[in-house]
Amino acid sequence: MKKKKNQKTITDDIRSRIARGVYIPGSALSEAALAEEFEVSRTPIREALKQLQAEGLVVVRPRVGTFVFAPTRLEVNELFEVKEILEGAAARLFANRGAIPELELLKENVRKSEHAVANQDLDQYVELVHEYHDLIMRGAGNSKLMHLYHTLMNQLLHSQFVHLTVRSSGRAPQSDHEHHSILEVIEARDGNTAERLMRDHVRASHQALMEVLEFSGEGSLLNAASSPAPEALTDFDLNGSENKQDEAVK
Amino acid sequence: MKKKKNQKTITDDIRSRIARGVYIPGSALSEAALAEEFEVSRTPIREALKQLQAEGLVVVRPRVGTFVFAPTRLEVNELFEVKEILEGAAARLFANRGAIPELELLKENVRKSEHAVANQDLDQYVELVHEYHDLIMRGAGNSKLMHLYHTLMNQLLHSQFVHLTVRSSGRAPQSDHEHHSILEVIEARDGNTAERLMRDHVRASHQALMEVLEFSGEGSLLNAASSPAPEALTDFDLNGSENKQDEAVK
DNA sequence: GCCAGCTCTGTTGTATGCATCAAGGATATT
DNA sequence: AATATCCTTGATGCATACAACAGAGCTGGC
Repeated sequence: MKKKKNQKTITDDIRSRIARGVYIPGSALSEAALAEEFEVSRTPIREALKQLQAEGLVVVRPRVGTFVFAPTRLEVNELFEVKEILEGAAARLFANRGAIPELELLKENVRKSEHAVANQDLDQYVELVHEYHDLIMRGAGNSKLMHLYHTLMNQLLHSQFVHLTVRSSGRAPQSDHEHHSILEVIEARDGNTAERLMRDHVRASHQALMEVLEFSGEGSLLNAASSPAPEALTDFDLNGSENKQDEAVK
Repeated sequence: MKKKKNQKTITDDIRSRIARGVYIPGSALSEAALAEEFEVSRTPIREALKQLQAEGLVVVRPRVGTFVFAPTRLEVNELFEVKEILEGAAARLFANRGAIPELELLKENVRKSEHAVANQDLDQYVELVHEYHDLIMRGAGNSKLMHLYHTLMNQLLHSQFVHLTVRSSGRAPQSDHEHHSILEVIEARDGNTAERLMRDHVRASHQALMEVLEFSGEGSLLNAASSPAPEALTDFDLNGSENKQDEAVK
């Protein structure tokens, strides 16, 4: 029972820490420091960081350093737009599949959520929200879609957003109600309505988050308080990594 | 058509070779061989492979080797389902944006396509098909969406599929007609119809590909379909034992 | 003949040392 | 004092050596 953490890969471990906010967006991830922290040499650390770069969780500035990805406001909006697309599609696919095991799990989840909201148990509600959206994706029955979704949520630091929104806005009951409605139309196998409601739901949660951010000030959550200018580095290397994909050579 | 090897990164170079079919799906990518090929040590090769693993283009079996990703039939279906979702959404977004520069480019593209089809210039048509779908994604105005799309198309080896379908089925005129229809509804800013038509179009092309594959037999598409590059760099052991990819899928 | 266990080979996984470059401060010049 | 230049410092980038393991083939016992 010493360290089960070392059973998993270093990549997963770092990814988890970014998702949980242990490593703050915009902050530098020194290879040497990580190497010491994980008690390995720099080599496996570098490989892990390269993987995370490909996933969009960190940005590498050559010869300078690696930094936790800090999305600009524009990027957050783009990510939510994609989230809306993917989850809407998943809800439709789910509904069209009819009675599958995930449907029972979803019912169970909604039951628990009602309870948690009634009891003001926000921590559990946050947990259940994640499970809900996870079940929707799983119920779509498309592993590639699910994988894309998870990658995206990591980029969004979605966990922290949900936490913040649930805590700072009174939207929990409304959100729960929407979950309930979506479940109903999925049960009724109405794919069109399921997609529409899910898209509305995602847009509403996006809206709620934005209002919370307005209130609490822009950078307080996402960006490192001090440290190097976050804007500079996000602007810089995002373009660089995006353009590499383009085959604009012609 | 030109090869500036050392200007771009090793990762991009390997990715390009996988996409063009120089490295054949299911075959092993030996670190030592790649290191010699690129005239560097194994270290940067390993980092590149880890990035490509995160993108889903190669599969790493620990302590065994790295292999070019070879999707199963089920995975191809899943990927096309996601393609339908993403491109459908992009068409909708494009239509809702109205008059943007991409619209003119799209018109130009369709004009050229008609010409190419009329002249039976299939090579150019293949090129224009790529440009068309690229323009649709670009016109959606969401860089994250576009990035996901490109990653997905790489996993699908989409270039080779398009090449195969255009050459082996008589679908070019029909496909061109569908492109034309989609353009019309985008011009009319009818997002709903644009999404529907685009999804139909993707499904039809998927269907066409599947029929071609039925004909030509399962494995032949990926190995023999596309023109191998002038350089015979594929001197790996890709002979009788391609059943490794069954495990590589996991 | 057949299977268990061993060895052997080729591969990947990791550590370490050195080269290389970006960033910031010290210094000298105007 | 302001600015340009050089230099120091610390980080990443790469090469190399070695360790550890998977898999195939061989050997020997039954």
